[in-house]
Amino acid sequence: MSNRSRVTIREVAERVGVHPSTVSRVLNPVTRGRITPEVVDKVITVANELGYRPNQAARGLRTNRTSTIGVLIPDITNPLFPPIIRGIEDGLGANGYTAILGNTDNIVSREMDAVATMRARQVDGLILATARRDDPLIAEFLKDRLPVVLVNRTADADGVSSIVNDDVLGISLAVRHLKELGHRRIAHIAGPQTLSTGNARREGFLSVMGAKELLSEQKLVVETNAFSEDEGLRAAAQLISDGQEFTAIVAANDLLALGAYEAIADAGLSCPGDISVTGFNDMPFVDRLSPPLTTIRIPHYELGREAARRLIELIETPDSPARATTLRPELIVRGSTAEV
Amino acid sequence: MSNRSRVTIREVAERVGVHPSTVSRVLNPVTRGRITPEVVDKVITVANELGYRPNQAARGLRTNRTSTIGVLIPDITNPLFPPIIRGIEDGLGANGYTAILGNTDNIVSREMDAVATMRARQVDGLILATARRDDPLIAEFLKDRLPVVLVNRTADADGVSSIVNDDVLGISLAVRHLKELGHRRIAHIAGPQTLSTGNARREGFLSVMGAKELLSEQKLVVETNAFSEDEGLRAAAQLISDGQEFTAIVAANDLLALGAYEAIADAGLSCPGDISVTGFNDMPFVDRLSPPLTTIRIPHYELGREAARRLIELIETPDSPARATTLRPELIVRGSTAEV
DNA sequence: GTGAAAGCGCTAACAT
DNA sequence: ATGTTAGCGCTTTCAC
Repeated sequence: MSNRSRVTIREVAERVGVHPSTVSRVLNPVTRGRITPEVVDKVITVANELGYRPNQAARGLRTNRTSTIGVLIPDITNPLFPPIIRGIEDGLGANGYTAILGNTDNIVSREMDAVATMRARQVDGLILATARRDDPLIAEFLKDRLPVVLVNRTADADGVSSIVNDDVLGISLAVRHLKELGHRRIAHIAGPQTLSTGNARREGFLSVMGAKELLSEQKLVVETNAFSEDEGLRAAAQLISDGQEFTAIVAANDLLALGAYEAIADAGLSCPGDISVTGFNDMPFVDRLSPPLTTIRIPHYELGREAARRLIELIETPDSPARATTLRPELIVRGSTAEV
Repeated sequence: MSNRSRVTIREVAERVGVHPSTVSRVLNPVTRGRITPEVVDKVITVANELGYRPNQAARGLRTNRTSTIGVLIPDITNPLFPPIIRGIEDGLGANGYTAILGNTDNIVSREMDAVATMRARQVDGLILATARRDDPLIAEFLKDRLPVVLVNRTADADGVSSIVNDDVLGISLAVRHLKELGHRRIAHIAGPQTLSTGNARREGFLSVMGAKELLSEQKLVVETNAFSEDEGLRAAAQLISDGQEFTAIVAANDLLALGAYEAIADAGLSCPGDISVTGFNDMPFVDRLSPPLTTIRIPHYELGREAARRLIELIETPDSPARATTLRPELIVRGSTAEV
């Protein structure tokens, strides 16, 4: 037995000459008021002297609350997620909560494992950045009355709170920008339709392009099955080799746009000279590419922080209603878009 | 009281008709052998039926081990750290451990807070990616016999285990590459000397440049006080405006190199035409810059995974000796270096 | 091979 | 305003 965290509430009590529960009351801000100021002082002094540190595990066992929440993300090395996580941690930390993270790689079995671990650790709630539109986990959490907030991606199910970017607005910002530059035939590299982001951006694209153009544009929408550079390359290459006429590509995210850059170069064309390209996310360093990428900036940090706040609200006010919140994205014009 | 994790070992025991301790023994792989196979089967069946989930907090209270470890990093949004964290989590997860993260922003008070939180949560050990060379926390942990492993950065103190990149080798790889290209007057943008990475890379640079050249080169080493783009810009601008003759810059990391890119452009010079530049880290997307950055690749993921393994070893074999491990970096030649 | 009993450190009735 | 008591869910001696 090492001496880390050896000193308990009882030892403090003995040293001060009071009962352990008195010490407990002093240490809890809510109950501190009921104790004589001098006793409060003495307890605090002695606790500090002894290096007392409350044992969260013991407290959690008693109170049935751990102040720990679980966060499921696809992969922390995807540059999209660090700012979201940072936002979550800052939002939680300010309220005494701590996060445990699980990387799922979008693999269902890993997701199950991560959830099992988190529930064994008695998390008070969960934040999911991994939601698929038809995610089965969500129903399970709702049934068990385990507080959940979805972040970044939402799901089709209702009754669940979510904090996401306004994808439709974001796409319309990109399309309107291109239209102002004179573009008329605009292609879309759509993300996976199983994810709310991929789906909403595609729907947004179709809707903002307008009914008149819609029919003629349908060949100009290519779906991908992952938000990856490879898939962007494949989709853009297909668009080009199809012989479709278009002067711009709205990609459903930055990685897809990067793939489009490659396809354009491979075809001996230039961006933005021949084809303008827009991305989505404003990942780090896309301002340093050549050409610098015109894209839609999502307030990732704020997304995370809001998700944390919402979850805490849900935990501390169990019957607060589910709400779907969208945050406003912003158009960032750089060098990958030009006049026709 | 919600019904999450309501089912306890006692309920399982009652349903099966055995004593709770029997259920506990079945559920613990080590003691399972002492129980009759049929009883084992029945207990497992009923536990699954009831959706039993062991309560880690209760177990931890009893065993004085939480299988949780704390990870201190400067800032998760710095692209250096996600792969390290991912390596840590993968290394821990394979052994039933879970990480809690703390972002310190290199601010001492935040570091203290994070450590306090983690210790209150009874972490079994700590991984620090935040170590300064003279870090005072390390002595504290050693005194308390709390297992610690340093990752990425090490400290001057001994008696502490660390997993770091071989900085001296990395720098010598960069310098030798430049020498092979014919460069003789090579400048160094050094990182903060309070960090082992900044210090070791600077020492490595001076040593590999050789005694003969050393004297004449001293004006060619500029120190910075942060591994940031701004500091890189400032240092490179100073080098250029000083009127020093040099044909190449070895930057102590990629962000400093990015700053150097800017300074070179600001001065109306070109990279690699007038000045070759090397970085350190091989961050995501530095292959997409113009010019693509020649840099030293650090096996970040492996650093993290090794750190996790080492920590578990330390936790499970308390008297295992401290070891300092270095992993080999690799030169990645791209377009920012050219013949003189 | 299994049951009984105690206790990890804390909090929350309930008492005074 | 403070002490008493019990117990959160689990593991671990100690019996038998």
